[in-house]
Amino acid sequence: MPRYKWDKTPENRAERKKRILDSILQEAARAFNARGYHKTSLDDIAKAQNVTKPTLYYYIRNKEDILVKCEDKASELINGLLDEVVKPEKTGLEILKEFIRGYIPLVTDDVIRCHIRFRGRMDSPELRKRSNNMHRAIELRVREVVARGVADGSLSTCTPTVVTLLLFGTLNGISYWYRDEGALSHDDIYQEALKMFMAGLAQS
Amino acid sequence: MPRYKWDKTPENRAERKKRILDSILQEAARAFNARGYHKTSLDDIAKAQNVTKPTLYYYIRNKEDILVKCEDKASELINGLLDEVVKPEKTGLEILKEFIRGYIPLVTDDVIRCHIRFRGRMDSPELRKRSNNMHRAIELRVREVVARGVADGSLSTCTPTVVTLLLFGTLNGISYWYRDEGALSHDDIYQEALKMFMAGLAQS
DNA sequence: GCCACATGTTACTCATGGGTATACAAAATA
DNA sequence: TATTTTGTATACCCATGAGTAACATGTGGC
Repeated sequence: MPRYKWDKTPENRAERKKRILDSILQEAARAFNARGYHKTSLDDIAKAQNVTKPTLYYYIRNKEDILVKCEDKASELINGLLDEVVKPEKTGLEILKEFIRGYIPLVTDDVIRCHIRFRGRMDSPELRKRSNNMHRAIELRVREVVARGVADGSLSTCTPTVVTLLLFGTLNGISYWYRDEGALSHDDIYQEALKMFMAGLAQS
Repeated sequence: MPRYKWDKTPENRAERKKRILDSILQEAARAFNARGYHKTSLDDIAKAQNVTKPTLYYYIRNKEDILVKCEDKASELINGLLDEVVKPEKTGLEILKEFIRGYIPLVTDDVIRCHIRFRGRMDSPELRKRSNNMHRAIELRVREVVARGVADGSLSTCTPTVVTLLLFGTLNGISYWYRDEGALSHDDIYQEALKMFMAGLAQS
């Protein structure tokens, strides 16, 4: 993997820059998740890319900007999933099930883990607000799905606001204990979560 | 509220020291939750107590020690709840319901919030391990409750390990969005969570 | 081959904040 | 009232790490 010698690959400079930025985000997110934001220095991040700290500033504005860029990517992915699963012809229940299935692989991705753990934690008040708004927008879309399910009768009566908050708690919580090397597959977790959410734990 | 003039109150020195330590933990936990551990300086914490930084070192070993002491208190409270609700004559379902009802008020307490958010995040590897062990012990006790419920037929068949992890995700998640000034009472949340967990969302 | 620009590096600055040495005041004790 | 113990403050040290200035070199176009 040659750094800086991009030879005759058909990749142009913009693409190369984007690829390196992406690599920085990925590695930085992994480090933030493992050691924490403040305990990860820019020197650490630079070292992981085999460059020096000032070079990072060619790709990012500052340390906080890494968080922001991760956030953007996370928002894009989650909203993309919602775009995929929300269809007019489907019931709320159907949509919710598909959302959950799609969301579980997402929460085990480093960049999204980073979003889950550090959203709304930026220093700058504007960025904090931006981050919170982004998340609120996502939450609102899911809340609408739940509300639709209640309206169309596929879900039992409940308070969509609270249910959505609880649901995100459960799903985002997965990101804290899931391990790639672990015995549980995404589908194992999906099955168990689905049974719990949809059928309930109590023996009827 | 005289500091250092403890007058003729019947409180002895040890009690006073404990009371001040408690106040430090409470305020520090609140600050950590609001602004983050690293963005809260010892000067901030000292100021909240109307003392100067060195004075803190009379009550704590160092900054990390605050986290450790919060952890201890959290562990004590949660294990205390478990001691209360786990009784040989009750079914797994009954115990689980009572645990959930008792746990919700706990997760909205600053010290426990602090435990939820910062457990396993200490710098020192020994303290990190200690923290993780404490949490694992709690999780294990709840897992046993779930397993008992499955065994006694009060809960439907499931994987207790996964269900317990998901359950803690949901309940701990509450600590991130619950607001004292909000419209939702602990009981509102409990009712909604219980319906979701026990009966499921899907209309049957 | 030379120029313009894209990437990188070395060598700094500088604020922040955890932690300490030391002196000092208030309370308990004798 | 003298002395010891408990509790608090002043004034410092110093490591860390974000961010910058200035300089160096590779790359593609002319």
